[in-house]
Amino acid sequence: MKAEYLPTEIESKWQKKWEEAKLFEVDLKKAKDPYYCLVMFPYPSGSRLHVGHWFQYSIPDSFTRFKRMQGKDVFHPIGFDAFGLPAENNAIKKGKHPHDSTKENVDYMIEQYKRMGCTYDWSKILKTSEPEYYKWTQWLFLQMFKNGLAYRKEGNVNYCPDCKTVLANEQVWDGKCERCETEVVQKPLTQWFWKITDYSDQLLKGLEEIDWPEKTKIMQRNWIGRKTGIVFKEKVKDLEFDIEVFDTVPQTFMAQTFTIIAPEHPLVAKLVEGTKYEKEVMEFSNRVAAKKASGNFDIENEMEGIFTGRYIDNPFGTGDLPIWVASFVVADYGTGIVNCSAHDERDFAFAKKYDIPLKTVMVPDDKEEAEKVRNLDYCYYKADEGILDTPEEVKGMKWKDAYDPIVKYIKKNKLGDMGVNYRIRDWLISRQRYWGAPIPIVYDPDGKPHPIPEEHLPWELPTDVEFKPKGKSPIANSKELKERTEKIFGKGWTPEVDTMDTFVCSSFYQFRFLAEGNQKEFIPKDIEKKWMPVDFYIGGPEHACMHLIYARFIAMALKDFGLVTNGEPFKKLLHQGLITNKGAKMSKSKGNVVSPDEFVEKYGSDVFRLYMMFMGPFTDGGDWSDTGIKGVDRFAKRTYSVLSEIVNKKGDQSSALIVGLNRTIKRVTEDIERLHFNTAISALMEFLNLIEKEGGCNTETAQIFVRLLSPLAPHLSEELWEVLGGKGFVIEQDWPKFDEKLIVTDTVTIAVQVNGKLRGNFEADTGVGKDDAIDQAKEVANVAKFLDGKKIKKEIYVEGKLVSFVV
RNA sequence: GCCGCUGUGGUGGAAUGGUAGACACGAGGGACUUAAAAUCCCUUGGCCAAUUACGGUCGUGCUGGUUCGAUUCCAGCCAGCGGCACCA
Repeated sequence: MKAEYLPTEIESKWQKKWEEAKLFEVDLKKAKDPYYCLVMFPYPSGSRLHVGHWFQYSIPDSFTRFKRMQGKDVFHPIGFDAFGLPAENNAIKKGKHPHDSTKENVDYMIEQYKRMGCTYDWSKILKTSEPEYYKWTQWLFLQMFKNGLAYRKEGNVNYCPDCKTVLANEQVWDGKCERCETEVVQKPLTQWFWKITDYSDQLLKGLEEIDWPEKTKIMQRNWIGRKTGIVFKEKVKDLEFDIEVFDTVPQTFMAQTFTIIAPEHPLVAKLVEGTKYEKEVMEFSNRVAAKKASGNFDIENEMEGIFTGRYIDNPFGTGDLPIWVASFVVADYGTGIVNCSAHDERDFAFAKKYDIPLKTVMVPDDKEEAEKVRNLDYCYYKADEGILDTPEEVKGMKWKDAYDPIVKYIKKNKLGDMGVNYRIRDWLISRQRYWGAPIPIVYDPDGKPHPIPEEHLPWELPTDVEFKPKGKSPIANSKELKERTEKIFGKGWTPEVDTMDTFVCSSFYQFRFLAEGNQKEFIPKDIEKKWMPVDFYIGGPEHACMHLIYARFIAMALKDFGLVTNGEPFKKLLHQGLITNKGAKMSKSKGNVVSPDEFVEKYGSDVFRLYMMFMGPFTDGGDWSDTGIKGVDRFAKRTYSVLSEIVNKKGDQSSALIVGLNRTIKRVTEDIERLHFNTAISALMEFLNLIEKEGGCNTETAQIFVRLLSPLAPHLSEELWEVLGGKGFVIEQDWPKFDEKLIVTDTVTIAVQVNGKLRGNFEADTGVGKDDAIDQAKEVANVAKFLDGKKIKKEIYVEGKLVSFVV
């Protein structure tokens, strides 16, 4: 009668023992070989952990178990991104206060993580909605304010009508709200911003040093969008001011015949003030600006413009350039004013529509085509082989070679100078929602903002409010907050009533895990030096231009303030793949979320974890299907029944077993190291098959097998370790080492190819020489058939693998 | 439009210049069983040949190229996914 594998019993038994032994609590000071592994913390939004969570959290957990056995002092904490919209919306739906529903959700999730068998250090858990945490969110705001990186600005901001709050640029995806997919509109408001733009170049430069997926780096580079070009300084005719225009393609600047300005641009009014054009131009500009702000502007079909009556005063000695307002000019990129020529498709189309004169300074080499371009039959632009004819200095030069000479010409003639522009905008951190960290600012009776002194932190979120979103900050109605402000600061003083974007909360949590609840210091310096940056960070690719850019910015700013030493928070980053259901992302609204519970119930956590890993590479994800879970279940059951019988078995083993064991150690070690858990499991399956084929193994081998299995199936391995008479916990054992010499077998199979086609193989002694191998290869019957009567031109030997004949 | 990633049996996937399809799932056949489940054994990319089982041939999105040899490297294309986008 074979022993029966009872996962539920085994798993709760070992989860209890791990917790009692406080196995995963790390002494941050004493640790000798720190390894900080962090998975982006979850939102407690009321949904239970689905299979995607199991994939995201259990696999890194297995990885840290592996690192732990390799002797690293692993710090693997978990926390909850508890402030913010998902938690607040969940509370509204349940009709509970966010504080209560968040607590319930967090408690439930903790139980689920424990059920998963995760090695988290539960003594250092963080919840961003606790005053002990958001004290530091507010402290961070004060540091930013003190150092001039936090400022208030009035202007058009992104507003989500459904969430009833403003959004950062990073949270607007394809014109829609990142959370609820509602069309975002522009709204004029005074809001707090953080100057991430001061760090554009540092954010770019830092990317060179970190071990991140190239894809993510490219996304961040595109988001920052640094572009160099020429800034032309030009005089407006008959008016007292100059304007600047930005041009990244200056080679054809001599063809510029008109200038366009964005309808929202403040200079529009100044250009037309007191002229006969004023009424019409301002009406046009206001109408188009409003349409653009509402989000209803059709960029494809609504190319509109109006002449302002003004001119740029003969900037290049080729005449004045009429200034037009054009609907498609982006107000806050470059200077919001653009010089136009026939060598730009859109400018060309605009000029044709409004009969604005054009001229060409570049033509193709082909005579006929050149004539067409000169006739303005079509737009000829950004053509590598285009030949320039003016200015004189570049005459006859190809467009692709003309950039530097043109820049030199422009600088020499003092027409303009090199300039840089960025796509990235400052980070809007104000939110008109209840469930967030209050911005630690008060206003004096004149409305001037003042930071709340640190001694008053945490500046607590009031509870005497109706927290449902109405478009105005809910805490504005708190009596308690008003009284608190006046009591501390004086009569007539008022509190800031917006809360902070949750991405602020999550931009520094990697430091606060290391502070272990310290309320006096943000992070002890020696601990920060020792543990930061995070060695290995894991999370979804959707954060490439949100959390991952904010967290880098904050770390860089804190470094400049002298508060931390590492400006790059995450040394190595990896994105887990997405688990989809029938090709679609799992979401509550689609109702296609797959719960792991019934599988965990039936097969146990270990089998479910194994299955997650066996599905494929961690970075790939995949479409959910439960076909195949039986395979790993059989493997777990067989492992248990086969190995639990190998108690106290001593003695020599067959060379096949010895070689197999050493190869398995090598494969599993290398596969886990490169996060190929699927092939690590395959290697163990193959070795188990071999053990069965060989009629068993000795206890030492069985124990090594269990150690190799333990990161992947932690509970089962603890149980087997105990059955096999191992001391202590298997997770505390050393990772097995293999003997390079024992991987080699006595003979090898060598394949033989003739003209690149496989024609046979033969057994040879390991280390057989080239000549010997070739002689033996010729003897192989089927090979001889193909060599018969032919002349061998070339003989190739790949050691221990292959012989190839060319005939 | 620009940038990036991906494309392998019925399915998940393995192999990053050297025997394509490891390891599994599923399917088919068999053993055990009154029966079913579970378990065990055999077969399993297509086609041709063979069943005393020798072998051959095609095959990793498509078309070419480099190489003795390409899923792997190069060029062009197609499809899917992701990011950016009237950004001057």
